[in-house]
Amino acid sequence: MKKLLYCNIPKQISVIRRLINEYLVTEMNKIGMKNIVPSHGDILITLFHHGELTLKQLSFKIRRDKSTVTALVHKLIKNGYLTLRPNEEDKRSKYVCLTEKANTFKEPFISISNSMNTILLQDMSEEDKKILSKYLVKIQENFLHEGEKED
Amino acid sequence: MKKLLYCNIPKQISVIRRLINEYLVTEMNKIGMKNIVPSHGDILITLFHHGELTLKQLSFKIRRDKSTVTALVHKLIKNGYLTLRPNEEDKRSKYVCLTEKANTFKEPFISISNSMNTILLQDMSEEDKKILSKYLVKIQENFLHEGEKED
DNA sequence: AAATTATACTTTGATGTCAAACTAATGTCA
DNA sequence: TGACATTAGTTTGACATCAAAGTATAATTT
Repeated sequence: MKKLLYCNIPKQISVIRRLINEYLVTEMNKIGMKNIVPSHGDILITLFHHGELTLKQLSFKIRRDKSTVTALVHKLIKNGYLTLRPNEEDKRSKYVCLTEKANTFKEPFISISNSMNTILLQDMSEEDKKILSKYLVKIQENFLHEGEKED
Repeated sequence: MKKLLYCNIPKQISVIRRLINEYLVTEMNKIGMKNIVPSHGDILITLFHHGELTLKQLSFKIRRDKSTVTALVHKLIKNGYLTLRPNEEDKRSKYVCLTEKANTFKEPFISISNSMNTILLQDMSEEDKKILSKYLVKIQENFLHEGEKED
């Protein structure tokens, strides 16, 4: 038995992310949001938090390529969750805006977020959560410092 | 400022996974493995550890749909890393086997794994790592118990 | 033993994702 | 002001991914 990969934190991270995504999709389906994937949820959550954003800002916030965001946003437009509004100050850019329909999902959405966090962190003390989160920040920093890249 | 999402562990998990994948792809490119994505690496690592496996076993180990594994394996075959060997005991199934070429990458591969772990966990004590890993196990259990699903 | 059910893998179709090329608007600098 | 570079967003092409349907073999049941 090689010593290398146990405890295998990268694998654990990957599995957890998968579990999170599965949970989100399942719950979103339950509240009637069909044909929605986690990235769509990411976009909606981001807009719930920040209001209207340009595609570029969205792309940065959800950490996906601009072409990916174009595709995701256009799908959400087709499904009636978003509209685009021209940016008068810069004709190249457009604001992504939530529709009424999207806003009706705001509260259930936040509920899902909350209950996922509850499940995720159940039986962990506030202290534990803080420690865990600090470890995760540490890992991110480790990578960013290594690559000398900024975000 | 809403209280909800800070500290946002799901987001942290997702970002870290992305950083891990970026790191792996970059390093694999450096050692001359082109056109490789993390899933391919997953397959190779798994075979390095376990030797020959059937597609079904692989699919379980890397936690991806069997049709996905078919596609990934066939790409790796096309690129000369894998071959298929019939399972004489069950004509439905086939073993996925590493080629010589793949085996030449075994050591560099393990090096990359190791150095990634080193970077990831730099400046963390053995104790810290154990605690972190335990938290991650806890999170996985929280999800699995919630959904009453087995893995 | 024949019919049914289950299993291992492949194929197909849909979609998220990215990188690279493209378009249009803006900024810069000579 | 006019050439050049930069930027915001879209389009295109490649590919990972999954679910569902399809195919061939194995296991089970009657």
